[in-house]
Amino acid sequence: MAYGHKELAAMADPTRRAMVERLRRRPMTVGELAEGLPVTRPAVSQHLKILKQARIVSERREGTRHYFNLNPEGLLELRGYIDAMWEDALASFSRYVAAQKRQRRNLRK
Amino acid sequence: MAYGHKELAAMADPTRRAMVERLRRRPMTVGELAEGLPVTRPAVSQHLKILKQARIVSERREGTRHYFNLNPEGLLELRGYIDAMWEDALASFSRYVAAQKRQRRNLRK
DNA sequence: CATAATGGTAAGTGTATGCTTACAGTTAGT
DNA sequence: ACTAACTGTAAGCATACACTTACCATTATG
Repeated sequence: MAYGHKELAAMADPTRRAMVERLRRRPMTVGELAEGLPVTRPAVSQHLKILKQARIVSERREGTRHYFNLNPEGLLELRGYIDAMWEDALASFSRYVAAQKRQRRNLRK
Repeated sequence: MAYGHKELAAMADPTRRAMVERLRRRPMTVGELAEGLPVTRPAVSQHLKILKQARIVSERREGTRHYFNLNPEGLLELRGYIDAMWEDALASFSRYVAAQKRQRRNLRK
C-alpha cells in the first residue's frame, strides 16, 4: 500500500482523533484516556492498537500501566503525504490561472 | 467540529484517495475519473461530493462536463492540523528523552 | 426539436467497523 | 500465594457507508 494510507485510515475515526488530541497534552494510560471519552476502556484499547500500527502513537510500559504517547514517525509520514498533494494542488491552480490569462488575452483582439 | 476533521474523514476512503492521487496529474471529468477506477460513475460522483465539501477538490463546469481539480484550501487546512500534531509529538518525545537522562544520572550515584 | 453526451440523485443492499459485555493475562503489593 | 490493579482479546451486535441499478436534469449538436 502507498505511503500515508494506513495513517489516514487511522485518523479517520472521530474517537481516535479525540484520543490523539488528548495525547497532545501529555502521555496517558489506557484507563486515563478512557475516562475522558464516551466509550468504554476496551474500545479505547482497540483504537490504540490501530493508532499504534499506524505509528501515530507509541507505547511504553511501566508495570501494569501502559503509557501511550504521540509518535512523530507516523505523523511525519502523514505530513509528507499531505504536503506533496498540497504542492501539486498549488501547481495545478497556478497552471489554471495562467491558462485563463492566455484565454482572456486572445478573446480581447 | 474542529479543524481538519472533515478533511480527514474525506481522505479516509481508499477509493477517494485513489481519485485524489489521479487528480495530482491533471484535472479530470467525472467520466474520465471513473474509467481508471474499479467502481461505477455514480460512485465516483458521490465521492466527489464529499471531497468537494471538504474543499479537497474544486469543480469547474464547461458545458455538460464537470472538471474536478485538487483544491489547495482543504489540503492546507489538513496540513496545518497534522503539522500541529507533529510538533507536539516532537516536543513530547524530547521531554521524555530529557526525563530519561535525569533518571539515569540519578541512578548512577 | 430531437437526440446524444455528461453527470447528479434516489433507493436498496451488503459489508466493514466501532461498540459493549465477558473473560483472560500480567504485574504489584500484602 | 492471594488479591487488586491494569490491560488486551473474543464474540456478538448495530449502524454507518460504499456500492449498484434505475432514473432524472442539463447542455450541446444534428
